[in-house]
Amino acid sequence: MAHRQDQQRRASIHDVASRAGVSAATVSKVMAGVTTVKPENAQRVLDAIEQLGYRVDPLASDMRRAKRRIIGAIMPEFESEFFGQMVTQLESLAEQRGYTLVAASSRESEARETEILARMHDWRVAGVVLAPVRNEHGPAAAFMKANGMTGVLIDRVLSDDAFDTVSADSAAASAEVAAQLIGKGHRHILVVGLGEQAATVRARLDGFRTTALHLAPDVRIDVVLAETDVEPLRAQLRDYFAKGERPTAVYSLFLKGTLVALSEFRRRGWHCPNDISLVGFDDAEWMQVTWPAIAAVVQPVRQIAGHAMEALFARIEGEEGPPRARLEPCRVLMRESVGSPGSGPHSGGGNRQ
Amino acid sequence: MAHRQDQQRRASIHDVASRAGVSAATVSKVMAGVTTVKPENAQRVLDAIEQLGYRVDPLASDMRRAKRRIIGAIMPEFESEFFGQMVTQLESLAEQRGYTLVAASSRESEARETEILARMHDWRVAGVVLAPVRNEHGPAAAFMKANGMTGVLIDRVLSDDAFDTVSADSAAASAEVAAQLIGKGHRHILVVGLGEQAATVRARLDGFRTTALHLAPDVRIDVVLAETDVEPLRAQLRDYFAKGERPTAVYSLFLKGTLVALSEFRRRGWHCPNDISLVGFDDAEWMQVTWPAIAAVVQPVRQIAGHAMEALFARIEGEEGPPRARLEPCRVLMRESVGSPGSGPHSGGGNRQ
DNA sequence: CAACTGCGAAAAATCGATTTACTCATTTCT
DNA sequence: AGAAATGAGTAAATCGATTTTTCGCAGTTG
Repeated sequence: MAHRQDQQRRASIHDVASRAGVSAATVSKVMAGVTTVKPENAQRVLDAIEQLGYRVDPLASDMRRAKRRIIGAIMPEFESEFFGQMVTQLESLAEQRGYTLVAASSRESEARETEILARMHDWRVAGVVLAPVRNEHGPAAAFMKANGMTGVLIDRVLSDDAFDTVSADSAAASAEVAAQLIGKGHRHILVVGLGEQAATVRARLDGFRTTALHLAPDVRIDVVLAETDVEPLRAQLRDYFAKGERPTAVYSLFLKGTLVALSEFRRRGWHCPNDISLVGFDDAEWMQVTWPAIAAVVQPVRQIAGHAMEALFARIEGEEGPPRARLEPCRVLMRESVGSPGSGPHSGGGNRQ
Repeated sequence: MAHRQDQQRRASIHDVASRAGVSAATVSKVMAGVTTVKPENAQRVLDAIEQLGYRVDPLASDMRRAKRRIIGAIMPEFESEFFGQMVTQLESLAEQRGYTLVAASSRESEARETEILARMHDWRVAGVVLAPVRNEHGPAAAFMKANGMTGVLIDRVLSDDAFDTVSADSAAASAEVAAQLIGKGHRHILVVGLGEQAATVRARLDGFRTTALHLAPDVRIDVVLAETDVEPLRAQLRDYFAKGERPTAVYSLFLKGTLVALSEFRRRGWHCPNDISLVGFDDAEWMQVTWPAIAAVVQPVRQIAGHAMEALFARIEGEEGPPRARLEPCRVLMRESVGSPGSGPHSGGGNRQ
């Protein structure tokens, strides 16, 4: 079974050619499915390929073309379920079209984002799926524009004048959260978020506020927004509660905020939903096994990934026209962490079911 | 600025050469830092590079060498914190050495694992970091061996006769968990795991059992192991409890098992640690914000990634010698989900704190 | 003064596939 | 029958770098 030479040197198209007694060009044609090859020769080529275990070298194959069969993906991080699922999806979709996905993490840094982009440009990727750290106005998008790269922006973006964008419909989802909380009687709600990521956070905040005020003009909405990091947010939140503020519900605009809110509740000995209600943007597997299960807005990862790749490949294949901004609807899962204010026995044990 | 031509065609080494009035070979030498270039010429080359914004095409650059500056990484999934952090680390380490990391998810399938490996072989990657779905004896490792690939196996492996391995010291960590549970007085413990991933699960189980029996020969250890999937495990666990079994502590050998255990506790209205104690292998961010915080074994992701890459690059650079099996120590975080049996009010509402 | 040493740089080969241009045979058409 | 079209295949150019070989020329040496 030809183990020996496998370890030494891989068969090249020339090895196949000489073995089949034809030229390399003919081998290439057979592989490409060109019909102008004598069936007899084609068969000999196929046999040679089989015997030598020949496989095309994608790197050599891509050398000549301007756009290579590589898609770059840049995510702010890999540690969360959301981006993990996103990369998995994107990889699978790229693969389906015969492309290789090269994913990189910007680790929430715009500087790194641009560096990675430059590296991907060096690789002459056919296209890039960029989930920017902040929004569509960062240096990364500018770099892509300046260098004529093909790309799609996802997640923390609204719309752009150069690239297609795909993201969750944060505003609509937040509006629904607002409607539900108001419906349950909440009139003092705290919204927690990480501020300058702007794009989505603003959409979520506005969507929530507008609908809440519309349905209950007397509602009081407090907002605690931190600049960039989680720890400052924790500190601000602690201060907020230390002042004696006592909202009946908290809406966190992103996953880590939900974690922070939960840990602050714990510190103070508050329980959901009796002492306070909680809804978070972004779902996670653990949220349904804790007690209580945490209500969450579920982002449509598959849809976002699917439409992003669809748009990207359309552009790669030369589609013209103005960029399109796409919003995918979210699902709001109201779990046990949300109740009506003052309905449960305050402080103390929750004896449910 | 030079925006126009950037959009059109990237500068190649020949463009730089002609602009500097030298040959392409000289440009290559300047970039490689070869000293046998007249300073005057070197400067002109540098200027030309600057003016044209020239950057080496990594693909063309790698064409000639047998091993390309690409490292492949294959993980069972991207959705968990553990593998997310792992990929982030590996990427960062590869980058430091001027390599590009191409990560792929086998989605817990051995067939896919081998396919991906074949693709990476086509890419002529310099090396592969493989976190196999089951263990070191799967088809993927065999493929690597048969094709003379360079690689390191991590996570769900113990040791191998062909490749270096790096994983968490599951046995030692499990022994410590055993010691702590026994120390707190537990004498009826349930161990939950996903069976045929073998390598690590077996190590964890054995490590736990050996130490537990050593410290308390009268301890009763039940084991619920499912074959491959999570749902069967849930069913088995449900059956187990339905039979009236009432261990005082549960040790889950992997993250999803912890989730499943928690959700079963919820179904039955049991609370940790009053009704039952829980420790899980693998830590996650949410575990410290739930009430109670879940005790967990923390795997040393950075160490595993670091030593894996160290070993890999040593092999890439030609290091000989028998493969080494490395075990990295874990930390055991005993949080509130672990207590002493019978110390809290059984059944019903947990009015804790 | 011929032969030798070496430096610096250019020319050419190489990596592996694709693609263009071109060569012979056959057919087919007028 | 002679011209044009088609078929089947090959040699060579190309992609963008790296590496090996070769070469010119200046300065030494015998």
